[in-house]
Amino acid sequence: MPELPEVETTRRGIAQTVTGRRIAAVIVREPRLRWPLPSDFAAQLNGQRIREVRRRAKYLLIDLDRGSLIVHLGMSGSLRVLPSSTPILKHDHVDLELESNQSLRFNDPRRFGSMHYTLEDPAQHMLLRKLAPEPLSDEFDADYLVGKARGRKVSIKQFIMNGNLVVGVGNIYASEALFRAGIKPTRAAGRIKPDELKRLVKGIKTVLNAALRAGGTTLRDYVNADGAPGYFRQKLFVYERDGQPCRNCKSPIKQLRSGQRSTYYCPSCQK
DNA sequence: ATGGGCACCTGGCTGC
DNA sequence: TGCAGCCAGGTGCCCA
Repeated sequence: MPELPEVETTRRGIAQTVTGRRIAAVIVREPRLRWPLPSDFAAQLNGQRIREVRRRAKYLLIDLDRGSLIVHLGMSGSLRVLPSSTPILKHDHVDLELESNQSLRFNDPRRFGSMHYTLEDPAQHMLLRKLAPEPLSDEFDADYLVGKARGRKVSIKQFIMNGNLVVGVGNIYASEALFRAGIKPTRAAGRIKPDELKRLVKGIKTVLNAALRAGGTTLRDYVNADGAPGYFRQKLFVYERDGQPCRNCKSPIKQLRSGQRSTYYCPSCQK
């Protein structure tokens, strides 16, 4: 589910209320996440204070007195801050009960999400160490992308969804960024001209920032830390708009399949 | 190294 | 109404 804007919106929402709080209890109802939680998971977190909530790519990093909790929301996960007395619903797999009588509650129907407790710098964790630059950083610019795209035969859409090249861009924002850049998603990455890649870098940054301002995109089940949806769906140009008129030229939006993922584009605006 | 395909899992929708 | 089939914001892993 969540791409960078949704994860960052979640980060901001929970940081506000959990920073500085102590974990009074950890309840694991379902340890079978993408990677099973170890039996001592709860004991390791218990009693620790939450120092900071950060984000790297689509991972939330919850820094504790000792070590950090690395959380991924997968396709259908959400993290909410609720009064501890809030009734448990299906798929509420983990609660971090805070001493403020609030709980940080992890819900994830598909269980593609994950949690890892680590004592090392999260950036050095196996899952994070090879991640590419953040798309909103200055390091991610046209020169960087031109260098990486050289000689690559993968489609430009799969290319920008590869976390070893740039992070945070998932299936929605890949299609949206390519629309903004006027690039057809199926073209080989290595054949895109430098000025087009420059537009793509700009398109990625612009769409992620715009989505962030709207609190992300809710298609089906994404909710932020307060349980509210994101409002960027109304502003999407192509994603899940197949058959509908392009907001720019009125041509019907088309859908195709690329790397087993649905892809949307305007056949007239994107070359 | 690169690219392609599969796997993990639940739930909602479509069409017979 | 029931049920099979397909699809869904991600990403690690295996194979050619």
